[in-house]
Amino acid sequence: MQVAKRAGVLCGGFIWPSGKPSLTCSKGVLMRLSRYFLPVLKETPSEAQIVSHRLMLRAGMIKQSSAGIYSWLPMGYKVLKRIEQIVHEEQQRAGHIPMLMPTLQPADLWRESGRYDAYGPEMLRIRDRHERDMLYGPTNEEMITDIFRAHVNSYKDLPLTLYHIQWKFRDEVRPRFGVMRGREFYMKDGYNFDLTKEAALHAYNRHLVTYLRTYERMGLQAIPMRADSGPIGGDNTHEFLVLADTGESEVFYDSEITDLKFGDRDIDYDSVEECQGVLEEFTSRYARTDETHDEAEFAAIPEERRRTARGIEVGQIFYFGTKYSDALGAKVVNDNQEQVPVHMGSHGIGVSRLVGAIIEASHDDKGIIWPEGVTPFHCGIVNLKQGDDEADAACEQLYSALTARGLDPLYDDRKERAGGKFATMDLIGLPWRITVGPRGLKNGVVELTSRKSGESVELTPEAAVARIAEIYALT
RNA sequence: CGGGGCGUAGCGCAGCCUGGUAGCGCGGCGGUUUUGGGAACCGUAGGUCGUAGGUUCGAAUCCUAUCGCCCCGACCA
Repeated sequence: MQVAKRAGVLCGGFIWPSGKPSLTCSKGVLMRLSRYFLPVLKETPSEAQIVSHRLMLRAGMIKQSSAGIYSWLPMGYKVLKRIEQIVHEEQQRAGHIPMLMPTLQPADLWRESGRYDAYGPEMLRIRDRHERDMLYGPTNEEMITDIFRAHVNSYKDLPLTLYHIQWKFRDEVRPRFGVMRGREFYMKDGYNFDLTKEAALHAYNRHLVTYLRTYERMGLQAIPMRADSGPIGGDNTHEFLVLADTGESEVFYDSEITDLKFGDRDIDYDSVEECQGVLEEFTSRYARTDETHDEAEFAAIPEERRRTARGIEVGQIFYFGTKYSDALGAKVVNDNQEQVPVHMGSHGIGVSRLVGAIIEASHDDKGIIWPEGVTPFHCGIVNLKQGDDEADAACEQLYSALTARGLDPLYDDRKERAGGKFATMDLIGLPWRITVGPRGLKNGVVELTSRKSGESVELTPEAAVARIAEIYALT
């Protein structure tokens, strides 16, 4: 499956895995700050403790609805959709098939697997008007297995990997950290079905590869660490952790692991050897969370390479064999006319959590610093003298030239003072800013500033557009 | 679920102890002067003081109940 490598252009947050814009905005309304909806806050709302939560509130990305449940305001929604888009592209690159399952599930399905009682009060239970027990799904193993058993009967239909990205709910006793540990959360979960354990382990490895590429595209280093299987069960599982001081788990690792880069390698996802090779490369060094930490093994690493840090979990992959296929009777006929339970695994990526995790990993005291792969807008245009004919015209031209190139700029066309505009741009964290003012225009130049380094260069407007386009690898 | 805290204007807070016409800063709106890193001044709008009951001549303030939110811990994608 061929998936465009270019950054998808978002308009109003509507996207689908083609990577192409499906519509254009009326007169660019969605890209002019004076007509957009970006309710930034100068002061930090008192409920927020950690930096990503504070910045998401201040940058007008989210609004809390109740504990652990949030509305995604336009700019937050854009970032969420950009992350979702990357996940879609990387899953489909590996041949995994998108679908969508409901948020509400019948309790009977969970009674079959035995998890209705096992799950406890974190499961939100609901009763409909007919007094039927329902639940707001915290995950989808039962439901996907039910779909599978209804429609798949032969080994010839395997292997199969289905995934969806959907809202889920876990009634956490104590939600906190904004979207990083909400009760309602947006998550990709995928399920593989294979005839044999070996085939299912290849699916496991293949997912590890897709995850490495996915996180790198988001500007993150997420380290696969050996994990605990928890209530999902199974004996083969890795968690992906982003290193950040505010992470909820303590992690222990060999510093060599942070030198590993997946990069732009071309992987044949059907090749058992290639996927196995990547897994070995990325998991052979010591990397554990506190749950699986082994002091003796850790001590065997040369002291100068031992690292203890904190991490945010942004994904997990499992192989759990026939646990659910046995319980729910998901069997296929093999080439020997026998009914055999399928081998399964499940694989999650916390899409909404990633928004917070990326900010935790990428910010400074002025605000967010978006990695280019997930930024809500490719660049900002700051007009320092709104109402000045020359400055207005230069901004309009820049704006048109950027959009004509398929880029998605945010034009600050408000009648604000320079300081306020700069502060807003720094807060919302667009990676590049083009500053347009009478002073530069006198010499035919605008200023291009990196949010990350703070460095500025003076360029002609045409060169600035070309430069941004080059950065985003668009033509 | 144990322990603690807080609900007063869009946001941040004071007022409560010791009951007596609800305040400050930021933000909003109008205006004047400003204009390359969150400007100054003048004016102006905006609040069932979380909710319900009680005590009292009178309750943001005291009492009771209740709802919500936050923090620490245990738990978790």
